[in-house]
Amino acid sequence: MPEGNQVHLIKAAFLKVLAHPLRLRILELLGQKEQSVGQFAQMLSVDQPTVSRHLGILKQGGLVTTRQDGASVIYRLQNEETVQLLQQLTELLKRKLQVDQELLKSVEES
Amino acid sequence: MPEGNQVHLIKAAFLKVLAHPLRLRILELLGQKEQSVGQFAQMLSVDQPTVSRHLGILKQGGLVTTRQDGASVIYRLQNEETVQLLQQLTELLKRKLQVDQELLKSVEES
DNA sequence: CTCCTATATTCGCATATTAGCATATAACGA
DNA sequence: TCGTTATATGCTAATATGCGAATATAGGAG
Repeated sequence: MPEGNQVHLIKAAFLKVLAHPLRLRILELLGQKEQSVGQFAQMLSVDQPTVSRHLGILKQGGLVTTRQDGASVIYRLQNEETVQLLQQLTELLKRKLQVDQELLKSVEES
Repeated sequence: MPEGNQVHLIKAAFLKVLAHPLRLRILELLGQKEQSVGQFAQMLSVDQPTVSRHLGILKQGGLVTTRQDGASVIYRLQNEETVQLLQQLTELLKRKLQVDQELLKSVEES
């Protein structure tokens, strides 16, 4: 692990990779099973070049690996850790949004 | 919790708030103790308007709250959960980078 | 080799993010 | 009130990110 402020650059870069709705959707699907580019494009209703580009970003970020299967390229998770982190993020937001809603209610009631 | 693809928008927005080196540094400091804008600016060697802007982004993202103290504004964490999540991210990256280094070595040796 | 399918890349354009400077606003003390 | 300190906001230029359309590349079948 590099030291000093470099760490924050690395962390920020990693978070940046995650911070896109489509990439989150892709990772969610990848948590269930590996898939080809075309399959993602179809399941997500997004055009092929866009999916390819985002998969490329995930790959460059070290989140996924690829395997050639005929003319197709199969993408899979490099490991499960990132998905676990995202699940914890989900829980965090679930709680946070609940709190926000309660705050909103208490404001309305007053 | 909103449903469907909205969730990914919310998650991405939250991650986007985190995905900046300076904001990560600020959160790290905030994990230790609350502070004023000027104190952050000094500790981080960043000019005041920049710090103020990033603190504003954190506030709007629901990560921090503010309290007036004389002419100063004290920023503090809204809760500890986000910092915990970031610590898990740290662990994740620590392992990931270790693996990468080993991969690099094994490539060099072959 | 040729065609077809699957994937990746490039380009152009619109939008978003950021830092730095100047300036506005707010709180306080004399 | 006036001056000082602390914070926030407008503005601009530079950079980054995003998408869609067209194009390039790679693999397999015949």
